[in-house]
Amino acid sequence: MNDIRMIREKPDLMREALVKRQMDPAPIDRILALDEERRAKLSELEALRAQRNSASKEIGRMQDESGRETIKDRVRAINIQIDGLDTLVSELDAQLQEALYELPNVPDPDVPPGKDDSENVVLKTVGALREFAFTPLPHYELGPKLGYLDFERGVKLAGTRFYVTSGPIAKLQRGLIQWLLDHHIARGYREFGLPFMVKQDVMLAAGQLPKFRENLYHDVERDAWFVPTAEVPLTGLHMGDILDGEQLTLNYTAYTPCFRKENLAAGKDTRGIKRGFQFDKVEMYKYCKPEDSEQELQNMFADIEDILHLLKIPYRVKQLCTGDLGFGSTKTYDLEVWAPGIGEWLEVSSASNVRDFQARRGNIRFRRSPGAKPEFVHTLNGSGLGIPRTMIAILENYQQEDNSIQVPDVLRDYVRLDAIN
RNA sequence: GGAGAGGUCGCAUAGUCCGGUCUAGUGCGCGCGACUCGAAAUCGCGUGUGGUUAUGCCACCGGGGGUUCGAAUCCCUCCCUCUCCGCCA
Repeated sequence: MNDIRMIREKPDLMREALVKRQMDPAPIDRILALDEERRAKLSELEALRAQRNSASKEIGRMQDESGRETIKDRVRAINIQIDGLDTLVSELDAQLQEALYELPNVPDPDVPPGKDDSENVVLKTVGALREFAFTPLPHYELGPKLGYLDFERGVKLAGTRFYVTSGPIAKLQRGLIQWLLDHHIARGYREFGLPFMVKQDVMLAAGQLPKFRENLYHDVERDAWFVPTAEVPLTGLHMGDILDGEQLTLNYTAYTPCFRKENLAAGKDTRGIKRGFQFDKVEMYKYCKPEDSEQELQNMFADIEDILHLLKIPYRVKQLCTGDLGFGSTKTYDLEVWAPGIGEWLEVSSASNVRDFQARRGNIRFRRSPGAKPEFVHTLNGSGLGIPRTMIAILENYQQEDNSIQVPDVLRDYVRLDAIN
């Protein structure tokens, strides 16, 4: 959420942000009007309440019964006005709040302009693409051929966009999660085991609601929403807290499955394990002071890059342009790995500086020193990594002519296999 | 699922029966100051959050609603915690 005071004082900054994101700046005018009216009515309301409070105190002090009744009549009249104004102010408040919740974050000036993902900027490509002496197979042929990846059974169990892994591929999946978590822990991140469902206000704080309702799985009976990423409960952890400035930066990591309703037409992009309705991911998350967030984004990015070095998979780094930037992000780097079987670069991680956007929504603050005014923290999130796409990259890059798969060196202790065959 | 107890300003508690003098006392913690060569101890002062057209005013005693001129206090409802019983992975 953006600061209403900022919008009030510099509306053009906000309009410009929307235009950069290829969105309509019109809501700003409505927000300004709502804000102005709300404040006008609010001060009227408060003046009336002040009158009522002092009159009521007077009644308490007064001995004379008929005098009391006179004042009571007066207060009853004031109360009718208060009721009306109170209702009006609550309505204005709700409308304003709703409009603010729909506004995306303001892109960092550093973010390249662009209309959509075609204008993202490739910053670098790291590692040589492997030369194959044979034609590399896509994972969705390789897996079933080995007998450890079963799309039919996934569909039988849960419908389209689900699959079943087994044997060594199931083990690879589990080992990968374990290795990633251990890697982050060794770099100072604290591991969390989190609920895979959260309440609505957590979704709101993380910025998933109200805008992305149609992409979320939801238990209507219980106000329980399935997490689309561990970023959501990691944001919720400190909702309402005032953190100790001395303790920042907080570096967190967690594994969760991620549930995403994505109504794509059945087709090429949904083939294989690239875009399931459920997938595993290890997430990284930081709470820091405002002045540190840019540096922390670089730190997080370096931590992610390190993983790809260790896995020895070629990757490239993209900076998202203004038109493709996520709703809550001010600046995002995507890391994409090369998958030679399907011949695509696959996004396995996305690292974003959200600044105070989630902190405002979730009211997450810190105190610089004891007694100082609370300030909003900055939050950052990054995948480290998305499991299915990392598995695609491993399966396709490490495949041999006989269809067996070499297990990357760093994973051998975790998977307890040298090869999948 | 059944029976009961409870949720108050960082923590611990008082206040709730008998509505106004309670935004709210006390202890601890924390901050500033005094005393001291310095420290401990002691003493004094201060110490929630937010809104606002701002030396003021308004809101907040788990959430929501009601009664009343006036609610931490009375009523309804929801949530959560704890104890006992039942059931169960």
